[in-house]
Amino acid sequence: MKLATWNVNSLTVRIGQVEDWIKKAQPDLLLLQETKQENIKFPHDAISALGYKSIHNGQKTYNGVAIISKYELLDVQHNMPNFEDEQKRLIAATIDTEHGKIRIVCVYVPNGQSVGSDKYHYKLDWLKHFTSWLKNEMLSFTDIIIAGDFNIAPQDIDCHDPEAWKDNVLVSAKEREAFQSILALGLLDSFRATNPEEIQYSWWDYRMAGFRRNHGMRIDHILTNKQIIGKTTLTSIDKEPRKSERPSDHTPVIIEI
DNA sequence: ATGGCGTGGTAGCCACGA
Repeated sequence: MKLATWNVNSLTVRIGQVEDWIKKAQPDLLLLQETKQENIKFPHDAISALGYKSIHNGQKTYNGVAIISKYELLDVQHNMPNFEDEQKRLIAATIDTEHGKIRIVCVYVPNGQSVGSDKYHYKLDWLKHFTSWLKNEMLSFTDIIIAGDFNIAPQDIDCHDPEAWKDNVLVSAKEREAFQSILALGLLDSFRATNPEEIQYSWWDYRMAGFRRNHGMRIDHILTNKQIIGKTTLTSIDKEPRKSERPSDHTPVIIEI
């Protein structure tokens, strides 16, 4: 099974690139973030034409998450029941695979803007409730994959310039602690678990020729329980979409089981 | 590096992203 996560920064703009990537990469599941469109606008027909089911939890202008899947999507959850939130940042479903039932969670963690800001506190609060919801979710599901844009670079090697970014949003100690608290539920960062030393990024700033100079961060992650890591054959980051005309600033992160 | 870009609103040279 091949699963990918991709923050597309507007599905309206990126739908052609998403279709092209699906045809080329042939994932069984593709989790999207920042669709920036209402549910009524989601291109279910285009996705269906490629042979996939799709579910979407979206809103106008901001946020929005979707799961595109070869498998039937069961027990669909929109947002966390323990956290009142206008912002559409989570969608989850269960799939029945050759490896058994797996709970799939697609997240778009708040950006946090800057350390100490209201948005930063909202990010930490969101993560606290997410961790508590996830802990409960893991009582019901043995196999679970949580993938999306976490807006956290877990370690210094996940940031192109740790000195310049020191104590900044995306790398601050509290954000990294929140990320570790999620892993402490019994999960692994699949890319790092299988590539302990490798430096690869999933996001590059549009400004300052960020991609050309490889000024990036690894902030998009696929977390799984340890049993799934045991069955994982490959984790990778596909930089190709970031090279195209009018790219998203993020690129797909992939796991193969 | 502190902004230079990109997207999507709306009529604010706006908000937001990371």
